[in-house]
Formats: sequence, structure tokens, C-alpha cells
Amino acid sequence: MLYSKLFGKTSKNITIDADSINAKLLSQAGFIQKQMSGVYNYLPLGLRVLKKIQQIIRQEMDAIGGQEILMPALSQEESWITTKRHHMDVLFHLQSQAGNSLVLNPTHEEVITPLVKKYTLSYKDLPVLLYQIQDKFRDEPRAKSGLLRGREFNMKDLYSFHQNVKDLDSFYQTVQKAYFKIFSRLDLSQTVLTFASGGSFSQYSHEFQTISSTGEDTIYYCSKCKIAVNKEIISQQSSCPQCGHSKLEPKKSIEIANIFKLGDKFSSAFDFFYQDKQGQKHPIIMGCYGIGPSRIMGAIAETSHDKNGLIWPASVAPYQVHLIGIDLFDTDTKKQTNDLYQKLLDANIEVLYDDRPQVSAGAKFTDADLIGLPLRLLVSQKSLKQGGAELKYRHSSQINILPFQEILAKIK
RNA sequence: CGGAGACUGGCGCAACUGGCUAGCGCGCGGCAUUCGGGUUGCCGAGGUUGCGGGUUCAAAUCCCGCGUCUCCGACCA
Repeated sequence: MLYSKLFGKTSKNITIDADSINAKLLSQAGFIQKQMSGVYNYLPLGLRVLKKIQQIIRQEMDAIGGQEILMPALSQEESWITTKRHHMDVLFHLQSQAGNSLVLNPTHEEVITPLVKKYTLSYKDLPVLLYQIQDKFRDEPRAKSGLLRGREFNMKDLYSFHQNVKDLDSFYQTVQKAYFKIFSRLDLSQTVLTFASGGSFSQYSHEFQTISSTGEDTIYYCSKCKIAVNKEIISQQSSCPQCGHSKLEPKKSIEIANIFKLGDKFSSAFDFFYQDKQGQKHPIIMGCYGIGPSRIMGAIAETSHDKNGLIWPASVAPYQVHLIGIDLFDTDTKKQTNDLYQKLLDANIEVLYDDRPQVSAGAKFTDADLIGLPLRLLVSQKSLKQGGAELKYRHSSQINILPFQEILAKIK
């Protein structure tokens, strides 16, 4: 991609929304643009990051047997009356021209339960494991912190349907493992399994909290078993639910995912039963599992940056290489930089090429740091004299000269 | 939802005890200059001051209503 053609510009001016690092850096670097409170546009750079996060999640959901579907953002209010959730204060209500009461879905139990009911009549159909990646709508009383708490936000939600609690429990464990795989691929290794209150069906639900000094949640961490409990739990019991250890350490964190055992709460509301081998009817047992890709994007920005800008992990960086051309007024330098760009493209390397003429070297360095791609390559009269291109990783200050022939091998 | 504060070219701000043509920086267009950590100079475009009403000879400025945004708190399946 030629930087001169890229839609979205870096900005020198500090945005007002200085309450959160992610909102500030992501807008300043041209990844997102706020449309209104808690609602953001994703510009080309930001969308690439979001898609990469989604793709990693998609792969891990497929790996545990999930099948991707896409449900509508709209639903009839009637379904919410059925489950007695139509008074939830975060629900966006709207009316069709015909006068029907509709809802913008904040979650999809009310949609997926009737959907699965249409196709699942026998024990032979179970388990059913369906997920989607879609935008959710929640009328938050106070949207804030950039991508961390929006009114419209991206979510992966997986729903599981089982014959019994034992099958649910086992799948619940499988999802936990898959989630940690995802966090490790996203370089969010500071993410801790956190016990939260479980509602009517089970004693606990679980949150996945990324430890971050700028987080708005507080968790209580047990250094012995490397898990934590949230505020609700700590006020009920002051010890670790796993080992009974009582020295729990408070830490600031960002909730990036959570999972619930729903039991038959929703299946009962929709009269959803299956027949076993003997023809007996049983309630379906459900679980739901959410991860917020947009919130994860914010969490990565929040935890991975320095004073000069963002530092993307390679797995989600919008491009792998930031190629900077300096001295482009010189015909030979320009040609050699263009050639290197073409060579990288031919090798299928994602590269953002700062080809802007008339822009000073300093401005290009500043933009590169702000955008935060993992690897910076630079070609100039000076680097050519030294025998090639300069190579610098975003997280390091070390600069090495590399002959053009060796660059591809080094990157791959 | 409670409390506080804001709204002025695309962005960040100034002018506000009412008074000249609403000013500055960034960004944007042009010309020249420069070329390794946000070059420099000159020229230029861009605003019915959030919306509606009121007071006044005169409103960005004062008053009323509405909207939006921000901050603190409550809330966060």
C-alpha cells in the first residue's frame, strides 16, 4: 500500500478524548474516527487490525467445532418479552413503519434459541455449536474509553447446545483453552481467568481480564493458581475459590471476554426440548461465550505502546513492514526504493510504503512510530552508500544495514 | 441515572464585564526552498460562532428552551 494513497491521516493535534490512551493513539494514527459517543468508524488501517483479530478468533472457534453463522442485528421485541429481558436498560428500541416494536440486539440468545429450535429435535443433533462475529448495540448510560466501552461494538458470540450439564461442562473447559490460545496469539499474555458471579444456573461465570494499569475493572489475583476473582466475588468471600488462599492482590484490568453456563434458562423460555433414544423429552442445556474483537483492539493499544505511538504485535499489525523512502528526489534512490517495494509485494509481504515526496524524513519517522508496524525498512542515499536498507524493529532502537538480497530472508 | 463543565473554519484553541472586517497554530491548495527525528519563506482557500427563540441601536458574548460532547460517580447479561 502506498502511504500517499492511504485514506486516513495521522494528526499532530491531540484529540479531546484524552481519557483513554487507546482512543487517543488510534485516532491520532488514523485507525479509527469517532462518529458519536461510543460509536466509531474503522478506517483502512483500523479495519485491517480488526479483521486480523476476528480471523484469529474464527480459526480457534472452527478448531473446536464451532460453525459460523450470521444473525440479524434487528429482532422483534416479542422475543425479549418472552425471556422477560425487554426492560434491560441497555436495549435500543425502535419501531418499524408498520408499527412493530423492534430491538437492536445487545446479545443473541433471543435470536439463536428459536433458530436452533427449528432444526434440533433429536439427541442425534447435539451438541450444536454456533458462533457469529457481528456488531452489538448497547445503550450504555456512559460510553467511554474509546473502543473499550462503546454503544455499538464488535463481538464474537458462540452458543452451545447440549444434552446435559456434563457435556456443557466439558465444552466449557474446551472454550477456556481455546480462548487462552487466542490471547497468546494476540500477545495478550497478561490475561487472567477471573471468577465472576454465575447467575441462577451455576455458581460462577468466568471473565478473561487483561491486566493493565489503565483498566477500569479491578480484579483480585491469586499468585498461587494464577487466577483471579472479580469485585462481586471478593465481597462474598475473601479467598481464592480454587485454593482457598487468602492473599489476593488487587490489579487493574480490562475485561476482553466472558463465558456463561446458561443451563436451561433460555431453552425453557422458548419451550426448546429434545428427544432422547427412548423418546423422552429433555430441556436443552446451553452455554454462551463472548469475545469482543473491537475491545481487544483497544486493549492491545492500551497495553502495547510507548511515548511515540502504537506497537502492534505481528499477528494483528495492519501491515508487517513500514517502508520509508527518503531522498526520493534522487532518481536512483527512488528507483531502488520502488524496486524494493515491488520485491516485497511479490513475496506477499504486507508493506506500507511511505512514498510521499516533499515530506521530511523526520515527519516520516514520527508517523511510522505512531502507526507502530513491527518492522521499519528505510532506503536513502545514505543507506544505499552503506550497502542496502536500514532495518529497525518498532520495539527496539537498534538499526542494522542489510543488503537488499538478504532482506526477504530476514523478514520471512 | 445523579453531579460538574463545554460547544467558535477539517482538528486544537483565542476573542466573552455586549461594540470595528471573529484571530492564531496545525491541516488543506499554489510557488519556491530543504532533504536522516514533525524544514523554511511567501501567497491563497475555508466560519450565517451546535440548534431554536428572546432582550438590544448592536449578540460568539446576556436570558430561556433543546441537542450533542466531555469529566466525576452509579450502572455494566
